Amino acid sequence: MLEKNYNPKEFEEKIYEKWENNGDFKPDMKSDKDAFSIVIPPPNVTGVLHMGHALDNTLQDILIRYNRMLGKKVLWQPGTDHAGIATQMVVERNLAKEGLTRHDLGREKFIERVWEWKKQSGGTICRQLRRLGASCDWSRERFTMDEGLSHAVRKIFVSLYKDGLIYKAKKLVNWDPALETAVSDLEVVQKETLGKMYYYKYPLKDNQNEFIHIATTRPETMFGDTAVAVSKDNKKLSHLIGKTCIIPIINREIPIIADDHADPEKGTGAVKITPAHDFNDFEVGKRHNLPMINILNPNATLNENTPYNGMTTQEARVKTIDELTRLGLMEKIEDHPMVIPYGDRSGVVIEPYMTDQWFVDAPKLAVEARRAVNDKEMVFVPQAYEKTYFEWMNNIQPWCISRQLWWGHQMPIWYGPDETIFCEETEEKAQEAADKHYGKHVDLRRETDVLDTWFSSGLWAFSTLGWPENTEALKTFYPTSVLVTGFDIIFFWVARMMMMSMYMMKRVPFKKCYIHGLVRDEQGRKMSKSKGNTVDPMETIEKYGADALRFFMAASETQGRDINLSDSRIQGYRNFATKLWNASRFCEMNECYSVKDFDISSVKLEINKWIIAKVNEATKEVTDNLNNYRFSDAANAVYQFVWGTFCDWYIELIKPIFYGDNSQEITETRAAAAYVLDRILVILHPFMPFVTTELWNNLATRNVDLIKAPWPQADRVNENDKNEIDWAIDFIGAVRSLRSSMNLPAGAKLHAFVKDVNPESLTIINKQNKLICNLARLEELSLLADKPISKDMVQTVSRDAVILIPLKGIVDFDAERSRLQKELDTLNKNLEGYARKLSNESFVAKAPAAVVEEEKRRQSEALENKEKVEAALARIANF
RNA sequence: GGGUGCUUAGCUCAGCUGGAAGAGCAUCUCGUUUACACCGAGAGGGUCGGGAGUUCGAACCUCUCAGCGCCUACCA
Repeated sequence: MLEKNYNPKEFEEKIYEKWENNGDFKPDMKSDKDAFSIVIPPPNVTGVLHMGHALDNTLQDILIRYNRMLGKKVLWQPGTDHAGIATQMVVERNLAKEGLTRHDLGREKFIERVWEWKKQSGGTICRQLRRLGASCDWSRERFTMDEGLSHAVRKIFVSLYKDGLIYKAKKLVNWDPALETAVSDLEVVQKETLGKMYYYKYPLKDNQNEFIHIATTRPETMFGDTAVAVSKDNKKLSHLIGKTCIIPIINREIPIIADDHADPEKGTGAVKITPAHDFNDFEVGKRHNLPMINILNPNATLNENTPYNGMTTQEARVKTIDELTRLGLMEKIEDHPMVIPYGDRSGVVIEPYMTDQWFVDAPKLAVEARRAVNDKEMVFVPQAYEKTYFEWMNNIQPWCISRQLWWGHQMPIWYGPDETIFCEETEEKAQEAADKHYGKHVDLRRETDVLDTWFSSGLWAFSTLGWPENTEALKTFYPTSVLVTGFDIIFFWVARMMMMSMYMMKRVPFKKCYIHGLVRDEQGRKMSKSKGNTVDPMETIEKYGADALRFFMAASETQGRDINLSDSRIQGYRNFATKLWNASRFCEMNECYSVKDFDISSVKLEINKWIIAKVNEATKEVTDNLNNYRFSDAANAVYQFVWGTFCDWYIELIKPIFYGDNSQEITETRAAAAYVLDRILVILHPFMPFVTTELWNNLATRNVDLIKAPWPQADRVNENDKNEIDWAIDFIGAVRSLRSSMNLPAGAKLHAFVKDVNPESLTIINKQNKLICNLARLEELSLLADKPISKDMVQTVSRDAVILIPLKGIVDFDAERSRLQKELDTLNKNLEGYARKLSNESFVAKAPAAVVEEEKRRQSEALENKEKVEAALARIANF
């Protein structure tokens, strides 16, 4: 027996455990159908589940469960990302509590600590995903630092290096002075800030009373200046080109050069060139072969190349300005809105910094990645995102992959005594190559840098399946079917996966890429810890159950748009689960158990034919929408059917049958109701796996677990099966509406008459008399024949029937007149429209025949209605 | 600067290839009917941001104006 109340906490976790212990998430390799696979966007091992994960993984789980029920070989490959910077920061913070830094431990011991941390606290997010109901094959769980995945990283690195697609270069890179590592362009966030523009002047060497005027936002970088640039088109200043000026304070001479980078319109028209600390200046420096002077230490304090060795840039700035003022060279300081780069992890100001770094030749790898999308080997859903993808791929820059961290994949690079590079998968092979190269044994030094986390994430689609081994999993599941992820990660991840996969596998990593939006708060603001507007999905699950949260995500997911979290909606979907629960209890109480080989063509009762037709319509709708990744349409189709059709109408309509004594009718209706409930549980399962399973386990008689129940083909049904009951429903609605507008008490049993009704409809009235009376709360429903209307009757019109109800007491005929008049007005307005259209020759000539026919049908229907309403009005004209 | 998206009922949003404006929540009225008050019945509420065009027909296509947002580059 089902519990009286729907209480998800009672069963959700138990059901999940059972699935997992049964191995229900493992692919059915014996299936003769296609493979379907998804690799999870690996959450950071340090992560906890947020609403974005809840959305992303709900969508994946819906696709996975749907395809599993389709009978395919289905794999949802789970795992986590080692998240270099994030994880290192967590462990360093823990060390700090013990008063230690990573340097106190040394690299090896520190990495041990990270692994220890991972073992103890790294599983949180995977546990949370289970709570959400994610049916990943956890027996295949991977971690980007696993031995297998590390092997893949080394292999592809060596291959790229040997193909000349990875190279080392001394370049200006984004440097994070807090973490003391290079970061990629994508890891830098630009923030609007109100800064200052400083105007001052450099004396000329030849005549120290003559000056060149400079404007800069960063005066302290002047110690790294190696030129001042002026545009040769700058009439006011071009005479200075070729002369030499002097950097004050340090009195170093630098040339004044001609370069178009100096825009005569901006600033003073003359630009100080600091090639080692500014990306534009770096380019100018390269063009003019200027020296590059590094003035910063790795922690962004000024170094010995400046007079302010050891000061922070801020301190040095103040000092520089003071000194310039003292020398009488400072001219003015103005407020200046500007954009300053910050590290997205550390939150500190990023410095352009000259270092040796490793780069992937992304522009070359992008060629194939671009082509694959162009040729539709990989398709974005919604397709518009391919524009974003192309935009990025067309402007792609070399990818800086080296990080000066300890936690990550150490690069497979060894240096010989003369700095010759040996790139091999293992130290042994490197040693071998080196010994051969030098003709004797030499000691090698390994590169200490580790790889950008996204390097290993880029291999995720095939490395998790066992590559470089040619495993069964790789053969079966690669390329994967679809990747589901947020638009914010297209560049970070999708693009890198495409590049890496096309390079190594010569095939796309996934055939489709479904992109969804962000989950925002109720007001549509981005959720963030600092704003304090985050909602913990685990709390929501605790409160309403995982199914309610999942259904919310699915029902809210319309392509290409962000989702605003809404507690009232989630609550509404909890109510939906309750509704289903109670409907199931109704079925259970009335012994609706599914009948083996239930033959829908043998069904006799109209009401059962009707619900069978409707549930098959719903099945088709859900199926079509899932096939097209239209999650909200799919979810809403089940919702509407379950609540609006099955509960609100069918259950109410069959109650008289169950409370009656026609055993044949009862038997058929029990079987039909069970058939429909069975179908509901199946098509709802991908969205609400827990409650459907709990109900299935209690009610279903089919000898199959719901998680593997075959997805139904929509059964063929006769369109006419719906007509009779649809007519009755409209009729009931009209009576109810009349009662309500006349303020008739619900308890009052009434006698209703019909008049002017078509013969077919009269048949329905006779056949479904009990059913209509029951739901319309009528004592009796009969034909008025040709008797005249009496003064105590109210009237209304439903389709072709005029409904009349005699009332005890006085009818407010003025109210009735105005109600009928309003109806007549609407009809007249519609009729005008139909007439206008149908008398329009071009409409009749050019519109499709079906559209014209439909318009005619509506017209005649409205005409018929109009006559009835007019007749009704005429009857009460003198009352 | 370049790219891209949005503007539909009080609120949050659907509306897929152009063919009579929808949902949920909120509001109002009625109802403790034997699955369910986490409920039922009924009702009100929109000239689909403004303007122009294409079309027999536009919330949907084109142009334009206004407002909001996101991504991206640059700003000495």
